[in-house]
This record gives sequence, C-alpha cells and structure tokens, in this order.
Amino acid sequence: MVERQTGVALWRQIADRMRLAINNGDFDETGMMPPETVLAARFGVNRHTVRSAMATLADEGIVRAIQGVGTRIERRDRLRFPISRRTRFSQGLGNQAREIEGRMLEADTDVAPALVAQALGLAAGTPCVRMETVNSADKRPISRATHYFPSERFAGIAEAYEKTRSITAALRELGVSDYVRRSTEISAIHAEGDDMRHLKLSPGAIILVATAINTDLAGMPIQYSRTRFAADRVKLTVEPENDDIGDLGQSA
Amino acid sequence: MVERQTGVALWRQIADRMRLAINNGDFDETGMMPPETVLAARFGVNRHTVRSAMATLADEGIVRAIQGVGTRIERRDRLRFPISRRTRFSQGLGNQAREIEGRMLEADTDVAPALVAQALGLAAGTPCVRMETVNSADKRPISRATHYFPSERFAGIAEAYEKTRSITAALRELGVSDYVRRSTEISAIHAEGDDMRHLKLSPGAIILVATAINTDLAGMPIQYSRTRFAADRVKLTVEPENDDIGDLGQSA
DNA sequence: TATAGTTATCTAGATTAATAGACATTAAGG
DNA sequence: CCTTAATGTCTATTAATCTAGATAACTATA
Repeated sequence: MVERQTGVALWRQIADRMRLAINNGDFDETGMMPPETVLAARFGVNRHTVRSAMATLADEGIVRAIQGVGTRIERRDRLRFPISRRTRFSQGLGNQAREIEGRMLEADTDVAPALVAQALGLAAGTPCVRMETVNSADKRPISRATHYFPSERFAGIAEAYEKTRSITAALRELGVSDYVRRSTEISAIHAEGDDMRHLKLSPGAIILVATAINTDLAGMPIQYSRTRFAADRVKLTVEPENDDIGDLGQSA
Repeated sequence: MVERQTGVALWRQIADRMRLAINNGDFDETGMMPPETVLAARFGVNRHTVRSAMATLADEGIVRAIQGVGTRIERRDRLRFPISRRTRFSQGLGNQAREIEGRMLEADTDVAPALVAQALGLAAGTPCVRMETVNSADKRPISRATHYFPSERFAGIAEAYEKTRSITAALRELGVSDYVRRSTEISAIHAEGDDMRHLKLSPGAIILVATAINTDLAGMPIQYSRTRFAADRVKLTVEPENDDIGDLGQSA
C-alpha cells in the first residue's frame, strides 16, 4: 500500500511502483494496465490520484491511455546488455534483474551450415552441435539464441547446458575454463515466426541480431552463436576491451 | 537546488540532502548546522520549509535545535562494517561511501610485543613491521589501525601500502594472493590521545577495538592488527562464515 | 442498436505543502 | 545590561495534492 505524510506525493509513489511492475512484466499477459478504478481500489486512493500517476507514465511514453478501451503498455525500460571481449550472458545483466533464466528449446547434431563452418574454421560438412535457447530476465523473455559447437570437442554440451543452464558453466564442464569473444556483428530485423512467438513479440516488432564467435584462450574457435534480442527490452552497449578482470573468480 | 512539482515535497528533498551532507562530514568543523535563514537562502525556499526538514532530522535524532544557539549535529548514520572470514576494509564498506581512503601515518620495524608475537606464533623478540594507518570514508575518518607483519616475509609491506593504499593489494604484491581471518575480538574503550585526535573525536567518545589475526591459505599467521573504530560512525556486523563470496565486487 | 466497461472532463471541497511576515524566547558576548 | 544572532510560535495566504461525485465520450460486443 502507499504511505501518506512522507513528503512523497501519492501519485508519485504509485507511478514509481507501476513503472517497476511494468518492467517486471507483471502485465505481460494482456499488455494492458488494470482499469483505473481497480488500481484506485488496490492502492486505496481516489481514481484521480491514479490518473495523475498514469499521466506521468504516459508522459514518459511508457503507457498510452485509449478512451473506451484501457491503458496499453507501450514500452519498458530496456536492459543494458554489455558486449565486450568477455561477454557472459547472465553476468552481463548483473543486477539489472532479480532472476535470470536460460532454457533450452532443442538441440541436435548435424553438418554445420557453410557460414558457420567458415566462421569456426571447419571443413565443409563437419558435424556441429546446434542448440536453441531462450533467455529471460524476471520471467520476461529477452533473447533467443542459436549456438553451434564443433561436435568432436563438445559432444556433451547440450547435456551440460541442460544441467547448468549456462553456456559458461557448460563449457567449463567440458574443459574450457575461459573463453573470449573474437567478433560480434549486430544488425536488426523484423520479428517473425518462431522468434516472435518465443519472445512474445507482436508483428512488426524489432529484433536485434548479434552474431558472435568465441574462441578459447589459445585462439581456437569454439562457438558460433546468433542471438536475437527483443529490441524493445534491451540495448546493447559495446564496451571498451577489458582484459584485467581475468583474476576474478568465475561465479556461476 | 531543489526541484518543484516532482511529487516530492521540498522539505523532504532538503531533509534528504542535509542528512547526506551530515553523514558526509560537511559540517564537521563546527558540529553545527548553518542557521535556518542561511539554509533557506541557499535552497531558495522559505525558512519554514527548512524548519520542516530540520524537524524530521531532529525526529530521527540526527540533529538537535537549541534556541538561541543553533542546531547541533547529534549523530550520523553509522556505516555498516562487516566482519567475516574474508574481511577486507574498502570492499566491506562497499557502496556505503563514495570515496574510501587509506593513509599511512608511520611505519617502522622492531621486535614484536609479546602479545603480538604470541598471536603470530613467533619467538619472543622476532622483528616485525609495524604500520599505523587511518581509514576515511568520504573524507570522514572511520578507523585507525596498528598492523604487525613478520619482517622476514613482509619487509616491503610499508612501501607496498604507500603505493597501493590497500592492505589487500600490498599483500598481493608480496605474494599473498588471498588470506582469511582466523580470529576477531571486539571490545570498547574511551577515546584518548592519538586516536582521539586522528579520528577527530571528543573526550568521552567511544572507540570500538577490533583485534584480528589473518592467515594465508596455508594457515600461517601473516598479520596482527588492532583497529580502532569511531563508534559513532560505524557498526560492526559479524556475518555468517561464507567461503564462496570471493571477489565478486570489482570495486577498485 | 443497446449495453457494459473504460477513459475523459468538470465542479467542489478538504488536506497538505509552501510562502510571507511579525514577534517571542533563548544564549552568548561585549 | 544590552545587543546580536539564533530558534520557537503564531497568523494569514497561496499553491499543490487528494477526495468525491457526476457526466461525457469512446470502444467492443452481444
């Protein structure tokens, strides 16, 4: 409930809490805010007070009220996803979300597509493990990725990922204690098909595509991945190369 | 300056800022707040608004207004200083202060006092490096410490500390990559002499004394220290033994 | 088309926050 | 003892915030 006499206006408290809830994905199912009367009852305030709060959120472009229909959620604050020489998914998101989850959709082994084989320095037709994953922050899907690993060296990667729910941890289980990013390419496309469904996007939504190659410390390519981010939920930040965090303990 | 129409009352903004300033030690020279009229002018508000802010600070016990004299600063919020198996000074204070500074007062080499020699498992008369340091948070002195290190192994510790301003970093330079706390004893005394002066305390002020022994990972004692905390500025929190916390926070 | 559910707008009043000014009270110092 | 410089208290006024209720406008749906 809201607190009175604290020197913070009720509409301000409500606006702050609703902004948090929205970024939390609390209203993801409908994409709409609860009606003003419901919110007023929930917070124990007058409907006009709720309207003041909504007005500021609308002013920030976070929601849009539609007469006769309701108040639609327009956008959320975007998570900052750092891209650097030592990009790690959950570590990168750090404390921006309370709960970061990785889930595997499917995995199989097949010959690498020509592009992938070339990127990993493999002969055409070399078999690779392909893994499809979805990553969520606070229950909200953030990105969907397709990973390729050379089968010869990483036959058990899918099982390791299932167990650890982390690429970094899975690679460690297979003897790769550390790895770095050789290259990252970023582009943008419109959402479609599977990605649209898994990321819970609407037609026309934008997807940021980051294509990356990781190598072990000897410089041997170990992973090719194509990650599709819901562009309305993240911003990618390219960071200065930072070598000197190497001595920090790897936390899972 | 203060912001209007933000949903946060002016008196609240002023109270928050003055509380910060007090904890910052901004008024340490006099121990008094500026007069209400001065603050009103500085913030561009009416004197009554400043009085509302001061009333809440007085209510929190942070200041006390004395008619005819002024408003005296009574106490500050205390920094929380965690004591655990992996106690590190600046890391422990974490984000409680913007700037954490260590300064060396003096250093010499002499035979260890009997108590120290016993604690470090040294023969009576073994020479030790003694270092006197002062630690400050946001320019306000927090603690004063006397450290003993066996000379044989840590002859250059004083120079390393001068360079790095950190015990942890200095030990690392001398080949101790990690260390743990074997024991901590806590007691309280009245401030006197040197400590009173360096910690900027008044007669009668309380000092918390923490006597600690640190060992390397092999269990060999490497450091005996006696740290005197200004009791009105810190609270020591003894934390559950936690082996795997490691060096996650990369605060330099 | 009628109805239900929703946001938009208006008026009125109560409460809180902020400004303005006058004067009382207290303590320290010349 | 008087002056000065502070805080304490009071009244009055204005602006911002919150409540209350009524009604209009709009959308989707049966």
